[in-house]
Amino acid sequence: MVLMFISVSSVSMVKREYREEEEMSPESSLSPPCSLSSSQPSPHPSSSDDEHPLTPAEDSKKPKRNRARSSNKSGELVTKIKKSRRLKANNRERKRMHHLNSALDALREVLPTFPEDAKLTKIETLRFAHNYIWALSETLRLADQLHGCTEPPMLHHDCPPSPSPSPSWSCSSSPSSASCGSPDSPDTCTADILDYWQPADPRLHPALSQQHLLLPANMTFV
DNA sequence: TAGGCCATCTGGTCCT
DNA sequence: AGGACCAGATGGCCTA
Repeated sequence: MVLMFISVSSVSMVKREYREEEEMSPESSLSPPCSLSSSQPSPHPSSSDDEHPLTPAEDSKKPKRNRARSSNKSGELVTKIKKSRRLKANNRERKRMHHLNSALDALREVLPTFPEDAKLTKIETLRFAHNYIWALSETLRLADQLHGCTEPPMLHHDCPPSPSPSPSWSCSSSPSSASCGSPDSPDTCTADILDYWQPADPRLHPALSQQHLLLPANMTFV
């Protein structure tokens, strides 16, 4: 519950920060990519077209050409507007992805890796964080059990991270591994199951060993 | 050189 | 209408 609240708060906070950042740095600060800027319309698009409107007589002589011209011009205007919107959308998307990457970097910083400067990929970061949180929660829960303490409600989280469909860690040979990731079977999520978990990725910090996180022997990093 | 990872662009969809 | 979000496409870089 508390965790959920924190998650929701974090999301809304991030959104607020993102909006504030947008307001502080209007997207005009970013120049469009070269590939697109090369296709930008001319800064002085056909300004002479409106300078000398034709008389009706003259107009009757060249109506089609003028119509073609004006439609051409409006067509240019439309494409110009479209390009402008596309560039703005590209800038927003770029910023959004940078924001997302910053959040991932922040997440990487609190995850233990070995060596310390080893960089997990995006998917590894997410999977590892998922499992790491679960492992920490289980550690606290088990410690509470050992000391006969009342379990904190916020850590009442019985299930290990789902090893499927694409887990970073999986229970490879545990007889109970088939159900260890299922939220439907919290009963199997006990210290026994923890005995079958261990990080195999060499970049993971040694602190994620059995002693520190109760992560057992044959957990594999997929 | 193939495969993995990443950044960026792009068009579509949904929401405000 | 404009912005956020998403997924697919593409190309660059790196490594085994």
